[in-house]
Amino acid sequence: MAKPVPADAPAFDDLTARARIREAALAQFTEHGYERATIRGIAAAAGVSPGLLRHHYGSKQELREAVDAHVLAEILRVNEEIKEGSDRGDLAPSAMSREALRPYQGYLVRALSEGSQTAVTIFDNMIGPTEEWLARADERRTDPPYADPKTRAAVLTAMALGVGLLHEHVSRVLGVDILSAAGDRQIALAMLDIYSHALVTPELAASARAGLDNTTLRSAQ
Amino acid sequence: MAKPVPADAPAFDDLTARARIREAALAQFTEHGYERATIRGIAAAAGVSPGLLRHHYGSKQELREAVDAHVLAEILRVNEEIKEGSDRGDLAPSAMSREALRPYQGYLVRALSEGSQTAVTIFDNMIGPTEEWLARADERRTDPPYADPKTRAAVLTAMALGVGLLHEHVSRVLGVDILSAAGDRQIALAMLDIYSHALVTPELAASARAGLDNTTLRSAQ
DNA sequence: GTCTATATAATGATAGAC
DNA sequence: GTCTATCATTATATAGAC
Repeated sequence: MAKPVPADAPAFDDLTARARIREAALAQFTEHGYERATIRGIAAAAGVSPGLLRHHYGSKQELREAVDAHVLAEILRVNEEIKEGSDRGDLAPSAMSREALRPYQGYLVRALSEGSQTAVTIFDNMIGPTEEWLARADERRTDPPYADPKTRAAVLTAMALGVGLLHEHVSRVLGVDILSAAGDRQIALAMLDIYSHALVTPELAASARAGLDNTTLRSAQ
Repeated sequence: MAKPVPADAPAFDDLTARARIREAALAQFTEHGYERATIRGIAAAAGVSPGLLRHHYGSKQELREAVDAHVLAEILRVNEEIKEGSDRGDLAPSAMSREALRPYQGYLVRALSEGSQTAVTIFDNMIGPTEEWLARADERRTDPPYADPKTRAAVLTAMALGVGLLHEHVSRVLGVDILSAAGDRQIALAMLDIYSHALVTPELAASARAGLDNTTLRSAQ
């Protein structure tokens, strides 16, 4: 069985200065965003001088790329580990992955909204599995979809990630930090409920579709 | 019938300098984000001197608040206008609103991910209607929901907004700008399709829920 | 490997002329 | 109402000592 994921967290002090800088950068980028995080702040958090950052990573941008590469590698590693452990046709791996990657969710949220290369890779890698998922759902329906599979997969992926992106707002409304273990479970359940139920009747959907056509036509005049 | 929405776009040159600054700030904040947008850049885009921004708005932060207030007022005005025009029980107003507010979507995306007061207001205002929508859907189901209505409403709101937040990624994958009229229509159709179909069977949902419990329990050890 | 000190550039804020 | 010129701050990047 896959380990509960070390989350790459040996005692902070035991890391080399180079690794400490990377971890501090990860934390600072997550908390303040890339732009607002400062080299001085990262150095202070890592307990080293600003000059040492340059020595190890060259520039702020290169430091970001190093953090990006590390997070991406970690994600791929975890997913691989989980995939090996269980290969049933259900959603369990998805749930495990969700929990295992939770330590990185904050960074991923930043990466996605601030547009790093990691974000692009992550998003693109999610499209495939989502398309497969949709394909299985499509087998059970008889009516023709309103959009092709790739479009729906892209939208669905964005919708799923949107909850994390807006964690601040969702947490505020619900009164719990959804990046915490308990909060995330609550969110996962809600998403599962939403995914497993139609929220709009076919009739209403058809009506809305007609309204959409009207609106589009009118605005195109 | 509601007008196709002027989008507050009289010829840019005809605006007072004060209004031109506000419009330029709107554009610059949208394109670069609040932090990266500079007073000099906004002034240049508005065709005025940096000093004039201070004269009219005092500081960069106050300028942002002015833009926020303007966008929020515009949104409330448009929604009010649409609500008066049609009050059927279907999703048509939602579709109209979607199209009417498209010019501001880019700014809203920034506001939501960078956390302005406008974003908070917008998000919170969306929870109510979403809850009502969910309540109508709940009338048609017999099984108990996995989460309370407010949680599902918050998640659903975040999911809907997530598509706009990740417009860059979605557009890249689909090869069309989803902030354009045509792209947005494609997205709206896909969302409608998703909303009107269950993507997970009740059996699979139950199985996933069990897996979720396991994962949560294990990580809480 | 690690630090201190400094150079350089960009930005928001401000003062005062027209 | 609008502009030009300048100040003060802050950040990254860099050089060189230990």
